[in-house]
Amino acid sequence: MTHSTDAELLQAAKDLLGQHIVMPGFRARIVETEAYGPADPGCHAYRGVTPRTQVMFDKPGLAYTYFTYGNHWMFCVTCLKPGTAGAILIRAAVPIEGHEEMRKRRPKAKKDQDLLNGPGKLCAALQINQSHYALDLTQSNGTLWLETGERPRKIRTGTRIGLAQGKGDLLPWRFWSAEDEPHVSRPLTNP
DNA sequence: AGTGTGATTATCT
DNA sequence: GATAATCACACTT
Repeated sequence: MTHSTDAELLQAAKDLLGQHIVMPGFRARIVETEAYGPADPGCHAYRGVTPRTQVMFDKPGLAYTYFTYGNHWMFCVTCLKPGTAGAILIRAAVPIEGHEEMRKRRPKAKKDQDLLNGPGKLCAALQINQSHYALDLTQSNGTLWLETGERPRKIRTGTRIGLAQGKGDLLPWRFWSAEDEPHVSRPLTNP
């Protein structure tokens, strides 16, 4: 509801573009993110603290992982001050290291650009799951963390994908790197 | 290239 | 008991 909080949230989403997701044997550059904030009906934390959402009320830089649609894990990064729920969904990345193992985990991917071009695909290829919940991503912890990368030259924005709640707002809270569009999830434009 | 639908389970009402 | 921040596949154009 407060403008400064929204600005902080959206800045966090843009700042994650270009950062590297690092795991032993794996490295990928983030090219697509989506913001979820307080006072946001599309955010899981909108209705308050639950066992699943509690990490979003903790400090910035933690992993919020959850399982959905009976099939898929999602990977988010918390981004607002303690007590204020906010998280950025990591929707797509470019593989840098670990292609071979990623392909084994995603045998249906036809090309390298299909390995990580969606939030569920990304978690499948990197095997991100409940074991990473609330992990501190701001330091090299030997498991899963983030490192500074190359900031994209141009950032494009759009409305969020796949929501049941909060899509009426048509918030332009989806961000991606213009020069990496082949690696971004579809659809690129969302009516 | 676009539309529609089934899969399958943790989470919350 | 209903729902879901998705994916893959089967269609149609």
